[in-house]
Amino acid sequence: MRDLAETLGIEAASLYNHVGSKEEILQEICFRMADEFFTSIESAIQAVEGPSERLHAAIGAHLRVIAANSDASGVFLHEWRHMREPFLKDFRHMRRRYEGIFRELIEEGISAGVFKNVDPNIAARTLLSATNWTYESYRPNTKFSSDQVAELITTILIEGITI
Amino acid sequence: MRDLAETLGIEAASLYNHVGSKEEILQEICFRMADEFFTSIESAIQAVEGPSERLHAAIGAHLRVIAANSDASGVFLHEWRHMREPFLKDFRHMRRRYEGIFRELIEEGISAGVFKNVDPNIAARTLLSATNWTYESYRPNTKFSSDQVAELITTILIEGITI
DNA sequence: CTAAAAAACTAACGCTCGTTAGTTAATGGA
DNA sequence: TCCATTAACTAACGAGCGTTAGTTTTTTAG
Repeated sequence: MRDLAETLGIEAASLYNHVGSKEEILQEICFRMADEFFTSIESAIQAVEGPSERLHAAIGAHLRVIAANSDASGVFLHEWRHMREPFLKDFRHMRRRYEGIFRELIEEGISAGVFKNVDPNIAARTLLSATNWTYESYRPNTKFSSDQVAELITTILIEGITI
Repeated sequence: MRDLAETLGIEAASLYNHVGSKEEILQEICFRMADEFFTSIESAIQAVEGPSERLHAAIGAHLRVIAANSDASGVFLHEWRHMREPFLKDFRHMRRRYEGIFRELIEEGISAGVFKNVDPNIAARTLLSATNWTYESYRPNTKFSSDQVAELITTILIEGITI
């Protein structure tokens, strides 16, 4: 809190005119990012047709949210563990719902005969996990824009790297 | 340190007969796991021939190390940030070398015409990141053994999910 | 312009943490 | 058996943390 106050050019105690507690900040970041992910992905999915295209759009949307909020994404991905109950339970539940969106996209693809008969749960977690390195490694990248990186990752995940 | 001592059935101060400092434990875990990853992957790679088979073996070996040391893997993957310099720099350097192994495997596959012309750096990071969810989610799994999960993930990453 | 509300300040509390000092008990080789 | 080493113990230090109380300054509204 003292670091945060210093960054704001304020005394630490003054923070408490704006915020109830340190943990409240954590909750705010985690659940705000969750909203961000959900709204972004839902609008991306309903914008296109076909399982492959929709999964492509979903991964792209997910990556775009991370790229636009890399610091908050780090909190969302790692620091959520330090929330107290019942927020911890709520967060876990929310995350299962989010993973569920990807799982269903994969299941649709399997049913449609477009995707292999992979385990949808494992595949969903693998896809999501594969995107999570981007928040820490792509602050300043000159070789590719974050949109290009998103496209490269998405292609690897959906089509594999084998010719 | 007090929690750790309690787990050991010991007073916190007694820990210091066995360990120099808290950070020393962190270093020990991080660099021991690094050794584990390197030795495991190197022996896995030289055991088979062909780019695709070798990448397959590498990912499998990586996943096996995580499965066999899930708690330590959590530290290796997340808590290394809290090390002091110069260990932090050493760790980052080591991790780049480790990623380099995967990058080279991918480059070999591209040269051999087996893999698509993906960016080797991005692909390597994506592959490794894709495996990182396993340390937290597969404590008690009944549906698949950790070897089966490893096989499923590896197949998804190398061949993609598209038919 | 003035009163109220918001937001800054100073000071400090209470707690936890990693760690040290000094001491006592257990262990193991000569 | 004796002594040196090892490893446990008790007690406490000093620093850092999130936070609160009380006060003063700044902003806003009528």
